[in-house]
Amino acid sequence: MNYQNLLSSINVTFETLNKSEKKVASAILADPEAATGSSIANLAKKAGVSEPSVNRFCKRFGTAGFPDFKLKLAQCLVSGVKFVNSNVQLNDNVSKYTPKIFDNAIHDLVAIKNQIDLSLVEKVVDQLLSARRIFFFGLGTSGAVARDAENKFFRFDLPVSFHVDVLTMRMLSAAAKPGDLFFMISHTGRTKAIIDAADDAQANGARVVGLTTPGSMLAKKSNFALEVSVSENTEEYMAMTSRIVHLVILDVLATGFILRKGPDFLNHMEKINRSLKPTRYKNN
Amino acid sequence: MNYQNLLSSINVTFETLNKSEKKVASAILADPEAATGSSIANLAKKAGVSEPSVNRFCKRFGTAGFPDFKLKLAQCLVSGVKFVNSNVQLNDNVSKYTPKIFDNAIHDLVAIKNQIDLSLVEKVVDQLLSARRIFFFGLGTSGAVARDAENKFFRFDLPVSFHVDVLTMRMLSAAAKPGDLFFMISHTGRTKAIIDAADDAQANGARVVGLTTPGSMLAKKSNFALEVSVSENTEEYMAMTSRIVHLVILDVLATGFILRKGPDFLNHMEKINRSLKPTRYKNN
DNA sequence: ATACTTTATGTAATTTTATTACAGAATTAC
DNA sequence: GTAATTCTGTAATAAAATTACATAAAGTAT
Repeated sequence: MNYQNLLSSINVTFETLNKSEKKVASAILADPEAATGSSIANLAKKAGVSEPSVNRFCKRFGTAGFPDFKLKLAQCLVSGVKFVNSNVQLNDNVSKYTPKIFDNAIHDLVAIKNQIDLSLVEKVVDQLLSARRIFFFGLGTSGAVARDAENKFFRFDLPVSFHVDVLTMRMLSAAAKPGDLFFMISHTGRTKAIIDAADDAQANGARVVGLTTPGSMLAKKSNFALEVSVSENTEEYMAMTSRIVHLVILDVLATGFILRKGPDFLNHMEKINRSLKPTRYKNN
Repeated sequence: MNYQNLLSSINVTFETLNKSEKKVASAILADPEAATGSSIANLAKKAGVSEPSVNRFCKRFGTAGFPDFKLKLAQCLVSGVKFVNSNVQLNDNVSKYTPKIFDNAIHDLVAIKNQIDLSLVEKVVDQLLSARRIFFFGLGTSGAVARDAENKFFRFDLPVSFHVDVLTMRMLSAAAKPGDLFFMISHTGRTKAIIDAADDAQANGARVVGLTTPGSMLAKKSNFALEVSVSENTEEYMAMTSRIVHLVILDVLATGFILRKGPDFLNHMEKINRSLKPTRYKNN
């Protein structure tokens, strides 16, 4: 139980709590901001329970005690998830839905930042460094992510391409060779074309990195699965925060790549940046 | 002095602090996370000062006392601004650069969330709703953003396209008509092809929305300028957080669009979502 | 239904933590 | 060099949180 979702946790587990814990939960949910500022005695009084009950409540939610609980509660308030339901409602106006959309993105970034497996990141960077060729595959929303990835990695002086065409994907994965790296991006991790390509590529000795939901089919089929769990209700409207997190993870990988290449590599990067100058008007 | 910048405040005012306050500041800056978890006695010991000195330090920074200080410090850590300089350093390892990249994105999202002009958002949604056609233009990194935007807006049952080809951009803007909406995405706001297209489109009576840096050439030339100021050192390496913020803003606009269309429109969205089913393997 | 077990909750003591009041030291101004 | 001011620590006090324990409530088995 991590502190990102402390408030959500309280809400979700509410029914499983016992009488006095429910009182405490209600008091906190009624005004979380206030709770972060009050003493245990105060909150106990407000909830109508004893101080140890509040303390026990805090420990039940995986915190060291009341002060620690307040701290984590305060943090979870900043990251935006004020209430369990920060989903957009049909009758929201601009001042309601705008912060909600931002909050969702912020919340998921904070969550993933704390969950991400650093040693896995390192391993994927290794793979990127040692790959003979890199292919980014994605469809739909993830197609835009794949394109963005290519836009980043082509600067790194190695053969990179992105593909959004399922026929091309089939052909490339059929022709995969050891040393090739197939970087598959799929939020659902169930997109047939992507899974099939992952199978083929791997059968031909290439390595597969999957950027996807935890435990998805793609995650299972990948040599390296970057598993990203976002809070969005995937099916409704359209995916939003998953691709944001995916992009940031690609930034992390790109950064890791550059740093491992060392300072000399920056000259190369600089050369590429300089090339853009003539495409821009000068400042005012 | 607000809590978003507590750490920055400490850093900025460091030189104006007196001897023992400096010691406390150093101890906190050395490991802010740790500071949020320790007692006043602990921190005092670590800083080599007395407990009241720590307490006075806290009050000097506008907090009620040590516990309140810890709370605000913890909050400011979440929102990402760990250090004044949370830029990646050449000798950073994976556990250093990974959170930094995330923090930068989070920090900028929080900042823009609080700065964004809601009435402007509403106006742009109006434009999207009344447009006869919508074109998303972007190059390089913003090309990926434009692609993502198209991927979202094509669901809305109106003629939308994205373009990353400067010749096509010229032709389309030359052929622009009243009722057309040109949505220009450019972080620098100085990309010639984009500026020229904005000029042409506007000359032909089309409306131009610019998603760009405050005060940029594109901002000035747009009918509606969504101005986004991000903290990244644009020129180094490659743009990262600007495109993240741009994507979230497009999510906001798309959401605004859907909500204005009303509940019936959800059936249309649902139809589109359903169409994807056959492209996916079923869950396990 | 009653006795037994388990779980839940509060009281009171203890411990930890933070704050205040004050005094002595250091610094500055004259 | 003395007085005023500012800084900083010690020790006392106050506040807050936690623990240990006892009682009460709920659940279970006979």
